[in-house]
Amino acid sequence: MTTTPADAPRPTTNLPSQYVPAQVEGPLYQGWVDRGYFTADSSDKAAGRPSYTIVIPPPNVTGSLHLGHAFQHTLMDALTRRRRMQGYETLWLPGMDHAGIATQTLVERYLAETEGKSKHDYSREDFISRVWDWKHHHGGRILGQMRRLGEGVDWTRERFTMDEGLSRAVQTIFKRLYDDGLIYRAERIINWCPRCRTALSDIEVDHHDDDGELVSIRYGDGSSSIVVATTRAETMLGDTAVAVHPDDDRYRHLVGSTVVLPLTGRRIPVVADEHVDPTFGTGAVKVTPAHDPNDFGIGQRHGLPSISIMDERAVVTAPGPFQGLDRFEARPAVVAALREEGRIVAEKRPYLHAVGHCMRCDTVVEPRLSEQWFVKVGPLAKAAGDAVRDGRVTIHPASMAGRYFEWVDNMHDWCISRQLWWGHRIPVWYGPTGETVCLGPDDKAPDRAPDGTEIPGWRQDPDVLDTWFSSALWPFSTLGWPDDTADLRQFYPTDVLLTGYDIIFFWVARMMMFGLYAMDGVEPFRTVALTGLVRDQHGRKMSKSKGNVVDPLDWMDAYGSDALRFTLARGANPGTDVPIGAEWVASSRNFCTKLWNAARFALLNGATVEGELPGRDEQSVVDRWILSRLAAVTAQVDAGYEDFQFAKTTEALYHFVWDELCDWYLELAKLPLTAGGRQAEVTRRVLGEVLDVVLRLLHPVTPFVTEALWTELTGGESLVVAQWPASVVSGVARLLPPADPAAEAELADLQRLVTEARRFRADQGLRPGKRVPARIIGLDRTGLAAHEADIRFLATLDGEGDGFVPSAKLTSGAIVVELDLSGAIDVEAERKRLTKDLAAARKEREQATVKLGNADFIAKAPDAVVGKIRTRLATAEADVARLEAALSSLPATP
RNA sequence: GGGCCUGUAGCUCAGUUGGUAGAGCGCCGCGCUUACACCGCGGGUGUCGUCGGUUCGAGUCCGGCCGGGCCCACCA
Repeated sequence: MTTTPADAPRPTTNLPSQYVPAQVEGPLYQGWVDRGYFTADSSDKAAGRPSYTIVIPPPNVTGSLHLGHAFQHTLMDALTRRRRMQGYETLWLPGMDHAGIATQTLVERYLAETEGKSKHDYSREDFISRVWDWKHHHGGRILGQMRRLGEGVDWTRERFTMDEGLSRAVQTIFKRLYDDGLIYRAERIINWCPRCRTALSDIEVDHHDDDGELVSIRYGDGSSSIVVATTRAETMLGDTAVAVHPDDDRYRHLVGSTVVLPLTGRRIPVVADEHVDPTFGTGAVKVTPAHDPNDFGIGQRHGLPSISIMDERAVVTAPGPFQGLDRFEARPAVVAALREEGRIVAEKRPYLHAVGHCMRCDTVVEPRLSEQWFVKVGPLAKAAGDAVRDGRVTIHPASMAGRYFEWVDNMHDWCISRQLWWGHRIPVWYGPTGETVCLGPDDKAPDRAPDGTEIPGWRQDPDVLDTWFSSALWPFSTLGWPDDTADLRQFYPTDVLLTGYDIIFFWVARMMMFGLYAMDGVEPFRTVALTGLVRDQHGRKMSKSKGNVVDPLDWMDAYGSDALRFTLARGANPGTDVPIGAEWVASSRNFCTKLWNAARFALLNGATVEGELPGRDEQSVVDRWILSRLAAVTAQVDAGYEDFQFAKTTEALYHFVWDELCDWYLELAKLPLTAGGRQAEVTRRVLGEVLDVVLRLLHPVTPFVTEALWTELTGGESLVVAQWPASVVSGVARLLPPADPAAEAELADLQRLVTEARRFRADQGLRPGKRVPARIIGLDRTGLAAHEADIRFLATLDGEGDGFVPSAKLTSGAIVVELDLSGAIDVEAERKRLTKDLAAARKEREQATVKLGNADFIAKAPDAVVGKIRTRLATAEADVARLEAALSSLPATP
């Protein structure tokens, strides 16, 4: 049908008839950046405005965008875009992490491939400059991909954890902690990765069950012999004791004596220690203080020596036949030698037990005794816990707080030194006569005299800091700390820290500790919004080995960035993992197309935002209905954002656009638009209003397509800086009319009737396009008197015309529709339909009757509930009577 | 060894304070009714893991069991 009235100027639109994401998205992003929309203002001009800050969890400089980034970035973008539209001075700060081990490993491999050299062919300085070279040429691929996704970050404030400013922050806090006695150096058992050749912190070790062996070995001879069990036979070379439980009568006589350690001939004492579990194995345990954290503890308590038997590559250094063997070669060799001597009492293989692996490279971690730097976490962790306990920081969803406390309240001291070159070097110098000096960022190195001559004997600690040490400063180091900057004043503390629950310990807790410490107790963020992990369409973790890893760029190519973003937001239930598959992204693309076509329809019909919205007296019920629904959705979306309910807000918009706006309002609008005159004018204005608002609401999640449509519709500059709509009073907001329950009820009746008519038609096998003569009875007894034309249009019903012979009828509420099917009614189909409806009505009647027959129910249930059941019973009884009558009036069939 | 989460339609998930079970995708039928076939209209899909308890009433609260998943942990 033609929907352009003759009396209207012919509307035009520049929108192509087909929505092609690439054409829409390509041109927009750079314009937003160039116009400075994402650039935050911390000058006096912005001083009075509320600010809103999110710092991006800095991705590794080596990384490229994966779905997890796309997911979190979409949500952060949506949050900041909404706040920007609400008039906040918004800062979303981007940057990258230098990622010590990951980057160094990658560049080492790169240099090996391109130059055939290893790290050791370079001086430390040269190597580091090679890493910077690599960064300039190959690093930060993710930044371009973030643009592609449409992320409204402030590129003028991009930071890198190895920048000069952030390095100053690192050195400043290190010295402060050192001076406060919260950083110390000590010889401890730490987790050591023999491949990365560096110490690791506890959380950089993944434990999982591996197949191993449990070997029982007899130490000593005769009455003084004692059997110990071990999964690591090779470490016996470093044993310095055997331990038993103090109350264990079996070994009481041996405590204080010594036994001969096989293969070495050394005599080692038998000690009693509470740590030993007398019920495990033989109740006696070999003690290797240099290679096991428990044994180290026993060694400390009993003053035992620690004998290291391996080097940094985990190759045996203990003199003798095993020297030079890798630990995994040494193990069977040692067992074989013991067997040779008849020392093996029992062997259990395979023996499943937990083994620590390097997070980065999966190498089995070797507990190793060495001097390392530690953060004394006690007071820091306490403060970090209290900030959440006191409610100064909210963890969302609340169920995740347990994880946080579990960690923060049981934290071990943090090993922060790494034996790497790429990273922030520990600012401690050792002097010729044993001095130790910690330098602040402005202190001069002690190996130079003021006149520049070298002072011999000084050397700087060779280690660098754990990458997470600098990440922990991110919320304030990026804003200029330790200097008192305008950015820091305007944007700290940040508002939301949005990240995955898998990173609570690595990052969130540590930012809390350092933020509270450095910023005089002011928390680094007000809310921690935790997301789940992105998984494949069957809920499995994505991994290279499973082959189910998806490159988000592929989906952006195929379906558009908006579709990917929409899908991710739609799956974002707080703290819950998100399954995602290509079909779902395709479905989101379909939604964007739908939106596109709805806007095209509106524009082709002259939808406008010019002038005042016509008053309620001029609006039709249909107009009032859609505006009422619009207000409801706006409220829902607005509230959802406050609670990080992205899935709910996105879902609500999806249904509003598709099921209400497109399926009903646009269809119903065709009549007044065709009619022309004032009716058409009102409709065009309402249509423009609805689209305008819905595009604003969708913009944070699907910025591209909404921008293209909105600028076309309104001629406005950009949706990025347009005002956010709200149906509730919330300061800077565009207000919508209140709910209109009368209009909503009327439309609900209309929809019920139309749907019933369509169902009848479908059951009767009528082609959807076939116009059927019909008589509608009882409209004036309902609120639908004014909707006859609407009903006929939507249900494809013709007027009665001449010679109308009703051959079938259907009922919806008080309304009866008689149809002239030219006698060609499909009786069986109709019988089937009525039978089904009758069964449903009888079941309904039965259920209601039972309930109402229950005296307790009548007595104890609220009146409202009882009333509802009574109504239900009445309706069911009427339906049963009507359907029984209808069925019996059907002609019998052979 | 502790602690947490979870079991709802074929698949992936929503289900606010207990008051007739929902969505997307998939599936079935009919349609090119000029915004949209990346579409329209209609349809069905479930003993809400299981057993018991509280309640007038339980997917929703409590307990046991079974099945998944996760986190933490120095059991050799």
